[in-house]
Amino acid sequence: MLEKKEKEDGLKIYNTLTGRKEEFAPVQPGHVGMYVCGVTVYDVCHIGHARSAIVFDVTRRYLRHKGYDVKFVKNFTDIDDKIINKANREGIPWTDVVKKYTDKYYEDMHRLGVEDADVEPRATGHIKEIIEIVKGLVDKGYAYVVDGDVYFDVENYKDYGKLSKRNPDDMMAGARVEVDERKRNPMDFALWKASKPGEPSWKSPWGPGRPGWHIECSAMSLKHLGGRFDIHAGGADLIFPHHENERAQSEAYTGVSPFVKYWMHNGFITVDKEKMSKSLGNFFTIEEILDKFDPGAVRLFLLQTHYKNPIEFSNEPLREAELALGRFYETVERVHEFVEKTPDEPGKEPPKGLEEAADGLMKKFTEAMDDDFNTAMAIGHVFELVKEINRFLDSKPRGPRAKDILRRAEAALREAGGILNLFEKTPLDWQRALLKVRHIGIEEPEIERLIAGRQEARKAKDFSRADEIRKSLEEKGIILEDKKDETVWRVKV
RNA sequence: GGCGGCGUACCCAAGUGGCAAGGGAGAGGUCUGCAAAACCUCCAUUCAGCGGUUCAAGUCCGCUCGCCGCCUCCA
Repeated sequence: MLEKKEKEDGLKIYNTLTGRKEEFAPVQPGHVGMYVCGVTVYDVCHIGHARSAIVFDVTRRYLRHKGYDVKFVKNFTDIDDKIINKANREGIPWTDVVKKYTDKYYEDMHRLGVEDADVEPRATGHIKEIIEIVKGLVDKGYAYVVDGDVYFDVENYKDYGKLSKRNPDDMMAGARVEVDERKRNPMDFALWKASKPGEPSWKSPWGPGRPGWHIECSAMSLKHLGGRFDIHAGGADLIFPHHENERAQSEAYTGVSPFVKYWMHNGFITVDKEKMSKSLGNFFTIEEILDKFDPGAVRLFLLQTHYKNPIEFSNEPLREAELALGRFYETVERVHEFVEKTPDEPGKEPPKGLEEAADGLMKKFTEAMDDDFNTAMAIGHVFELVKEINRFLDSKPRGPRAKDILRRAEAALREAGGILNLFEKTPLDWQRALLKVRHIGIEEPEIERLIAGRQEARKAKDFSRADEIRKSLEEKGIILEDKKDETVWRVKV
């Protein structure tokens, strides 16, 4: 019993490989090795990429919060057909394509609050390791060479199809791809591709060429995390063929099985119920979304649904997320006001309820997150506490004890928010952010000036003048709220 | 054709055996020079449909209907 307690910490992860939620137990106690498939840098990122990045950013932060020493690896695919094609089309070196979209990736992700990985390896930086593995696979009889190409022989790897839950025979029957005559089996895939003249290439025992798509991840995960590590993650569309193939290569090469303990895959973003994708052209880029919405709202929108479920994309729920965030900051502002303005003299005993809710938040939050990173439920708990805080403030509490409880409540909100990398702004900064993102053509000092003018008018009981100022601001999307001794501005949502 | 997933209020969305979280919209109310905003309260005896297991089912099992994904590059 005691032993069990030490081993398990309550975290459960849905494992694509087994199709079940499993108790999380890392390969090495206290440490977590996590590999996330990043992007191929041939174009700008869309909201689907953002989802994957944000979901696993939170996974990482939560594991860290639980006290694990997390080594987080996220790769860039910086050589493949799409990159070469793009370079040809634009008449620029392929390395320029890589540079351009890698920079853009960082810009987008930083804006979304996605933390950089501990290691961010690139395929082209691991050619030596890749060749090493391909050579090993050929030597062991798992791969064969044809005209400078090297293929993985799926027939020799008995576990093929286990991750994506399909058997090779069925796949052959339904294969829609034109079969390459030189392959022994239609499912065989390239480990190394011979390059055509003019294409980027590296020297290899099989002639000049470049790595196949899947092999880079095998090489990089092996190098940076070892032959057996904890979590491998990516979008659900990577399950087949990418992760299936990667698994086959890695395990065939090292002989270690399973090389990954937990496979995690996030669901898609859909538009009109259809998967958002480059080929359908129904995608929204991160840049265009951030031009209209605050990054926090985007994060909240994405985390309000469990990571495995699909999310239907549209402006409406994003707007709702923004509204919800505003409500959060509004409450924080009320707390600050109360803490600043309430005298320290002893007051009546504050009502129960909030104290319990405040001190209990992290337990509930943790329980939700322990259940396969259920951010949707965890966020629900956060908003329950927000509601409780408001109820408490409405009861007109007094005294240092009430202040203390509110401080603890805010601290709990901040702690939960820190794990999600949400709710981190001050209420004023939130308004300033909205001012920008809504493209309201008026600067803060100007608003303050108008407010001051209106205060004058109010003092002089010139209410029609005061109302006029308010109205003119409202037309621009700024709402004025009269409080006891001041007037504050808000962006209309 | 093979494999997998989903269907919870007007909308979005948690909930995987024990009285249906949360957000938006809507309705009442508090506050206020008037407002607005904010806040509070209310808002699913019911979980696509039909059967079954159980003391107990949205939750497990079976079938039906509807939607989606993967099997080709894809987060």
